[in-house]
Amino acid sequence: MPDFEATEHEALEPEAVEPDESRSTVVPRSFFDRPVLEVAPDLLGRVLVHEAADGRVAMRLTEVEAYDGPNDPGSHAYRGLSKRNATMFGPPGHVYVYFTYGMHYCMNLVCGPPKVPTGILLRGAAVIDGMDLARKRRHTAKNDNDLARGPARLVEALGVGRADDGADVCGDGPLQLLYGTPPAADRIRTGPRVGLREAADFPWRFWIDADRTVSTYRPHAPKRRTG
DNA sequence: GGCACGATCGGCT
DNA sequence: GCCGATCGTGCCC
Repeated sequence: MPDFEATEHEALEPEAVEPDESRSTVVPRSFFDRPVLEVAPDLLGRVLVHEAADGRVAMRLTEVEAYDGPNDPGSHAYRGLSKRNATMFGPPGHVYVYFTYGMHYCMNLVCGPPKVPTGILLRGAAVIDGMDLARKRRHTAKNDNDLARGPARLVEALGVGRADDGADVCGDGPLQLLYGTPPAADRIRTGPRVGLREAADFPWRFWIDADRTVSTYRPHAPKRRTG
């Protein structure tokens, strides 16, 4: 378990994290074989690595969204098995990659037991290794915080595509999830998911407070005033 | 076989 | 803050 400390921090300062991969052990499959709402916040601070033909990029996860399959009207798997979402019905610890808006890819990490289609959308990360390659892949990014800020940007910076659908992140393959350095418990925030018409009210989005690589897109829901 | 729209992004106002 | 790009997928006929 992570050594969470309830220490005080400077609320407006981003968490200081060294690009340190000392905790570079690949997570076991059992990490994903838990309820999706338990895995999702535990993904924050973990490190996703991709070794491609053109080089290696590693990134620390800062924002995720949980999708609870058959119980979740916002999930791609809500209406059952299809050719596109088949990976979500498979074993945990694999990636579900899909194409959307005619031009973007996004990726999920599959959780839970086989046949229970839950997934966690990766929405934001900080590139900690392979910065130059990530900048090349994301040449339109205005600054390094934008390299993997947003689900389609994250996938592009990582060099992942349709061919990676189904890849295992718990083994020796080109995609691996490392333990990394989780944030302190009081740094984890939760709120509604982004861009959904259905089930927009479920607070199943998790992110690291004050992190500049967390995406801040408008919700699909109509404008509302808080308070 | 046809059609409406999406777990988005980047550029422009 | 708003809008267009661009096409696979699901759903209906």
